[in-house]
Amino acid sequence: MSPSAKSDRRFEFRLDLHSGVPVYRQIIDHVLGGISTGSLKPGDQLPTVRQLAVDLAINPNTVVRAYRELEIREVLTTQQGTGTFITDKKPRVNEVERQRRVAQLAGELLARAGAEGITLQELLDYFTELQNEPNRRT
Amino acid sequence: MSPSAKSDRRFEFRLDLHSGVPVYRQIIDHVLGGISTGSLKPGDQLPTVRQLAVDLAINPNTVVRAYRELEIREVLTTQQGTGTFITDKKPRVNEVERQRRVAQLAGELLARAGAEGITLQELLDYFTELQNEPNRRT
DNA sequence: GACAGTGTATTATAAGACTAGTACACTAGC
DNA sequence: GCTAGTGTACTAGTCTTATAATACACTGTC
Repeated sequence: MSPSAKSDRRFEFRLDLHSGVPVYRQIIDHVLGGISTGSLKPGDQLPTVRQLAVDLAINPNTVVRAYRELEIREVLTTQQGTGTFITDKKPRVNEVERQRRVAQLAGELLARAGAEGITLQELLDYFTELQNEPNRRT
Repeated sequence: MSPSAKSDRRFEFRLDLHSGVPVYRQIIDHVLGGISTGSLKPGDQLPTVRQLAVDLAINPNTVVRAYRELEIREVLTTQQGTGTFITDKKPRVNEVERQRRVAQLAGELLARAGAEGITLQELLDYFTELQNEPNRRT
């Protein structure tokens, strides 16, 4: 249907209402995650405040809160009357620092997952599934 | 040093105050995970309400809430005046809940990564490297 | 200019998570 | 019995999260 130019597929949001994690927080994480996986690129437009509120069956104010926080972090920019877009990426830090950070993040994940009896393999399975079907629905 | 009988090592709790997950939920997940991995066995005593509250720098009421919920699920039993212990009954693993937790942990990682411009691919590379050289130092 | 669609701002309300403080009840060891 | 240590109960209050409703401001298109 939509003959869009940039990203044909819409960026799909998913919420877990039973997780205990605040909804606005889930939206933030989802956008950041989208950047990490590459399904969101600089210049991409995000769903409008009202549209996302309808899709997720939540209050527009909650979407606003998430978007605003991301804007403060310079992850996205808003243009009143137009929409909300992913910012051009900031310059990366040096490679050594970067690699150290990767190891740190990975280590933290494994520690927490391990404490809950979740294996690396399970996580890897999830990630690869994400790569194959980036916008999958539950 | 400690001449304990059953489990020499204390069961260690860790909180992630930045995850957005309610503290009492984290405690619950932690206990369930401990049972899942085998570090908590039937009959093991959990930290006392007051002690855990001190360790985690939280209110005793929050610990009580977590313990009570686990007691309702028959994961543990409390003996007033004595302590809190793991039940014989094994908690149902509930694959759905577990998968949700996997998605949650993975989502957090991706969010943190994305916030720093780290891609999923970089993380995957690191993980596979880990699997191939499990003895390597960070 | 009119209008539809966008983001923004404001106020009020409610529920949940957590803290603080106090008091009570039970158990084991002396 | 006394005491220290355990779980339990209760009330009150704060902060966070989310909703509801309304109004305003800006942009692009016709």
